[in-house]
Amino acid sequence: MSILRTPPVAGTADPSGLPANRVAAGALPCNTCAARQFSICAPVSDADLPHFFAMSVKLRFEPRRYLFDEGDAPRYVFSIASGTVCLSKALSDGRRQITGFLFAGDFIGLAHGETCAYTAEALTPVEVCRFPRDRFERYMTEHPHVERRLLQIASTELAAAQDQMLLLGRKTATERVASFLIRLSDRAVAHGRSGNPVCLPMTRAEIGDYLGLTLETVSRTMTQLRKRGAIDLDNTSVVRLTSEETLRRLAGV
Amino acid sequence: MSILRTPPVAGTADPSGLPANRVAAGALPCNTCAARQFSICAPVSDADLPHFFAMSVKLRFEPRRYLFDEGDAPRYVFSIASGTVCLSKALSDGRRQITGFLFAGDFIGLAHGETCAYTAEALTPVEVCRFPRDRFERYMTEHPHVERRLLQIASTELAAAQDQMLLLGRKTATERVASFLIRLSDRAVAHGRSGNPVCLPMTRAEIGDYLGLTLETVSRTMTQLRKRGAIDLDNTSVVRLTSEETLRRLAGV
DNA sequence: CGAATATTTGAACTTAATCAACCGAGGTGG
DNA sequence: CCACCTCGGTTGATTAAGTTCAAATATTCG
Repeated sequence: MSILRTPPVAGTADPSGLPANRVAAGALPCNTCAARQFSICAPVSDADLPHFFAMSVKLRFEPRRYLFDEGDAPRYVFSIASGTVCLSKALSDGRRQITGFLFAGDFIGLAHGETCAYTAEALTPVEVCRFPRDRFERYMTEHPHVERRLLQIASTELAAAQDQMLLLGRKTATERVASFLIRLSDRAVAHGRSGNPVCLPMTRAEIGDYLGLTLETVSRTMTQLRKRGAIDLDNTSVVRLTSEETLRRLAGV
Repeated sequence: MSILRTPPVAGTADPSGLPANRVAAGALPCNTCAARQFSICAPVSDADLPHFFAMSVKLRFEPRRYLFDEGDAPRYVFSIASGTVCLSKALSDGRRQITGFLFAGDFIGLAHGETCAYTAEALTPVEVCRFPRDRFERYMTEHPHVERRLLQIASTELAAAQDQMLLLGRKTATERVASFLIRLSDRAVAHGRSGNPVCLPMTRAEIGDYLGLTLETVSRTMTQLRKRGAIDLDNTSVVRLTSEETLRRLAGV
């Protein structure tokens, strides 16, 4: 559908070269996930986790592979076990907007209609638990509290989406980049990781596609934030927030 | 909270000057709503509509009054019976982003946490059915199919939000305005009204705050669309789509 | 090491914002 | 009734923010 489409299984970009084996190797109930960091985001209580994840199989996606693409039939729901995924929508001429970055514990694919409304792409090596959509929906119908939890998740995402609209519609480049770094930091803390050296598992181009800027502007703005003493770059993908105070001020409310 | 705040009931901007009377006059169960256009958007089946709307009272808001404001405690949920409402988020210096325009049949206030995440403002005279939040949630718990319906609504809104992110992050001014007009037209059709002479019950400034543009750019872009033969302005708030073909092309996929 | 990829920086350019003037409709009060 | 005011809209001139094009540098990975 999208001109950016990469076949999700077969193709030259698959380093393993063994897609069928890959799937077979991962085709085990994803019980292990339950023991990990899912307490934050799984839409079921701890006691139900094993039963819940028994519906899923664990799979691995290499960087730049698509979990699914805009326009695909929405056959699965995914829970990220590790790695970073981005969701995006594209225009026919290649311009695209990344609508979100997802990390371990996040769910993907809950909000589709007849076709997938966006593309989900692995930015790093990604491990997921994949749930057949029909089984997931049956489970949901049988467990109404899951529906309520999903409604909460959807509400949170909606609030985040509105924040992002404010950022895209009204904030300057500096405010956008500062907001982005703070969000990543806060999110790391919410997931129980350290909030200060912030990891950027995405390229400048991907940050640009998320913030409605070009990769050059992202780069220039980072340099400017460094010169202003708000951040320091350990390397291009690890940012130390030297003055969170300054950074929050520059983020504009 | 927001510097744009206007008191929602008392204050000089209230033409009636009788807020208490207003509420008393409207404090009747909103059964009449059920007979109207709510089949599209109410989260309950037709048979349940009378019982559902019995929880609500009908109220009227004059233009520029706030149904609630960013940061308020979320005490109510609203269903619009008539008129136009906009939802917005503001930065402390007054810049704001309108995240959506709502019309008859739409629900407001479903997705709040501890405080309202956005402001809801009447753009025209607005009639609403107002539901106490706690009663609404109790109803929801007792009627699981309502939760499922709300999840669908939230999913739809999420998809719309992602579309808007693409618009704000990556589309040109022309594409934004063209997309906006098409959306309004499609939405009117979905609500069973005519899609062609499109009514704009909002000012150029409000359109700008929705599209991430200034009012001048919105105005210039409209004249440009007129000169290109895509639209015609009957008056400033009624747009005829003379070539929907052209308009859709200019909207950029 | 060397090719490919990612990042930074510079210079020219473009789009939309800003500042400003003007027009027209509607409402108010003398 | 009419002068006046306000508000919303249009249009013009100028400016600024960010994009585009281009080149140099850094990093990664086989």
